[in-house]
Amino acid sequence: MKIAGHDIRKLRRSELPEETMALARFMIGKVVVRALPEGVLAGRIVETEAYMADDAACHAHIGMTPRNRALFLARGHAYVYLAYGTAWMLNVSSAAKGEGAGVLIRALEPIAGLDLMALRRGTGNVRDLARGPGRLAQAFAIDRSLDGVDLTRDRRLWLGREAGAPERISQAKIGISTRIGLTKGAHLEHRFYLKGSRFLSGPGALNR
DNA sequence: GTATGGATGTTCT
DNA sequence: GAACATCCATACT
Repeated sequence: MKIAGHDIRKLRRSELPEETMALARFMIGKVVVRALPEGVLAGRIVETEAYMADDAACHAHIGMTPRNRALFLARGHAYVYLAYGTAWMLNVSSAAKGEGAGVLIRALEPIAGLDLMALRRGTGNVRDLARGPGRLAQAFAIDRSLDGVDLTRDRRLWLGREAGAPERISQAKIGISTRIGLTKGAHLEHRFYLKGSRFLSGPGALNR
């Protein structure tokens, strides 16, 4: 599929690593695509965080509830929830069906549909369109209505890979740090980011 | 660039 | 009633 000059194809579930940390790392450099009636949006993933089942910060840690049920779907489904009453968070379920783990997408580099993103965000500053999990959800019109969709099958929201993108981004280009904004599990280094990207959400000290 | 404080509403105790 | 996987404006270096 051609999107604003980029050749992007949908990822298959079988391509997704079966382990949460591996998936969080794998997703760096992949693409989030959102099809709206007004047009198609796309962004390259530059920052993720892993939330494993045995981690107190993972919403699935307390067991299945109405809110977190999508985390228990097979890997590759969207888990969308509202944080602090104002910001939607987009996660990808990351474990086997029934297990309960996910990867939070924290920041995107906009590559298609920038005008639509700017309208939704109320700013023309490209750097601020999708830098942060709440911002990217606002730019991409992501809310509870997309909770539970299969990101390897859905037409409205899916994960893709650009033609020509490396199979595996070299280790030297990916940084690892503690996660952002947590009290539980604050010491765990479960955040992955594309080194040198201008579109990272964290404070400078965590982006080296 | 960093630091701080308030707004916000859903979820679970 | 507390706890939040945040954002924005503001002040400051």
